[in-house]
Amino acid sequence: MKSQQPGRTEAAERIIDAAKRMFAETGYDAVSIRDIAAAAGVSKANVFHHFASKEELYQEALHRSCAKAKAVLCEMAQTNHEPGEQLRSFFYSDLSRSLADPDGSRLLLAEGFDCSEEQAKYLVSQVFGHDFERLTEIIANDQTKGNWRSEIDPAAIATLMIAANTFFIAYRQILRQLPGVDFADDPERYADSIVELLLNGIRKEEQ
Amino acid sequence: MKSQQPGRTEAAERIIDAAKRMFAETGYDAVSIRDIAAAAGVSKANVFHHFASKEELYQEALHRSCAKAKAVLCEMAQTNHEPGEQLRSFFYSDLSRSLADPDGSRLLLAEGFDCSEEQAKYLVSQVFGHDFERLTEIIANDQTKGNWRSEIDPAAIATLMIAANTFFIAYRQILRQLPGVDFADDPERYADSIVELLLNGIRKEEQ
DNA sequence: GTCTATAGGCCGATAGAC
DNA sequence: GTCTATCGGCCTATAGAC
Repeated sequence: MKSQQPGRTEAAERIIDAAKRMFAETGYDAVSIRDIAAAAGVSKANVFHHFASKEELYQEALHRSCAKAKAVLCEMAQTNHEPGEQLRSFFYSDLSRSLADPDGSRLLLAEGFDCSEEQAKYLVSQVFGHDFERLTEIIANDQTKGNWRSEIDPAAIATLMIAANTFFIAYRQILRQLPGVDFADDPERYADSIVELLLNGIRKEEQ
Repeated sequence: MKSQQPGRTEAAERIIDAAKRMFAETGYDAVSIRDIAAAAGVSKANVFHHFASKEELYQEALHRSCAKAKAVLCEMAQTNHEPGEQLRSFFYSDLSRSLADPDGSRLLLAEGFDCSEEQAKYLVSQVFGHDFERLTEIIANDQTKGNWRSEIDPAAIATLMIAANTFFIAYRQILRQLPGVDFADDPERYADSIVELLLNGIRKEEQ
């Protein structure tokens, strides 16, 4: 962690860190190179010495956010608990990963919001697709083992879990204001509630 | 519909329409008054004659989006179907409402993304809170009637449904790229899949 | 590699004629 | 109510000294 890219000065790293944070906080257009330079403790011209354009600096910040998300996913332990627990564990890990790098997550979610088809392909290949495929694998696997209903669409539950994760990160403030919600500041309880609901559904067992 | 506010010229209405569309498409900072004026077929100075500032014009566009969403909600028919069907109907209506005004929805969702506490309070009181409360009412009502499990948290399922709706609108392009997803361009099928899953859950019935 | 200084352009907003 | 013309400022990006 905090490893410096070869051929990048320490000042360049400070610039990237500041850019990632500030782009995430206020968006591409609202932050100027002047602001980033000041936050990194260098001159404006020095930013352009290291990065050809504002856009190139933004792409570097975005790329780092993707790489960080992917690295955490790869480190995640392979657990062999019972099916429901495995799903809960995966969802909570996914949520924790997003919470561990809030700036990176916000950058990625802002980038994915209403984006172009090309950008969606890139983001799915770099970030979202990985979680989605692992989720569908877990579900399909447990379906064949006979633990879970085989008629449900694995893609539907994976979508719901990605949506629940996304909503928690992107619309946390909204969540805090909704009446009756007591898990807005408690990710573990949120994961418990969501997964419990998905596993057992709303309906009573047939009598 | 398309009713002109008293004291607003027809040119002012064209300006608001263009502003709403362009702010939704590219964001506040990325669109200039010059662009809006050109799209509305008036001069830049004329925009400032009708609106004191760019911010005031944006607020008007946002306000209209809120009002439109609320109007559609009020019109929604009160159905008296069986519990599951009622939930499905509500979710699909909610989704349809968002899809019927894509620019307004995008504006609202962009505004809610990672917003301030005050803004969240405003958006919940104006838009999201209404859906959320109706959903929790429906659920709590059916719980007391004995149809549904009483131990689940109504807020959790309402959150999941708002999240599913939000994700469909804000991250549609991502959804289209996820493997195995066949409902990205079929809102009704999406609603069916999500609600069916929520109602019955993943697990097999106890044997 | 880092700086100061500045070019060149687009922005929001205003002045004032019609 | 609508326009043309313009102001003052901030922006990205570059030139050139050290």
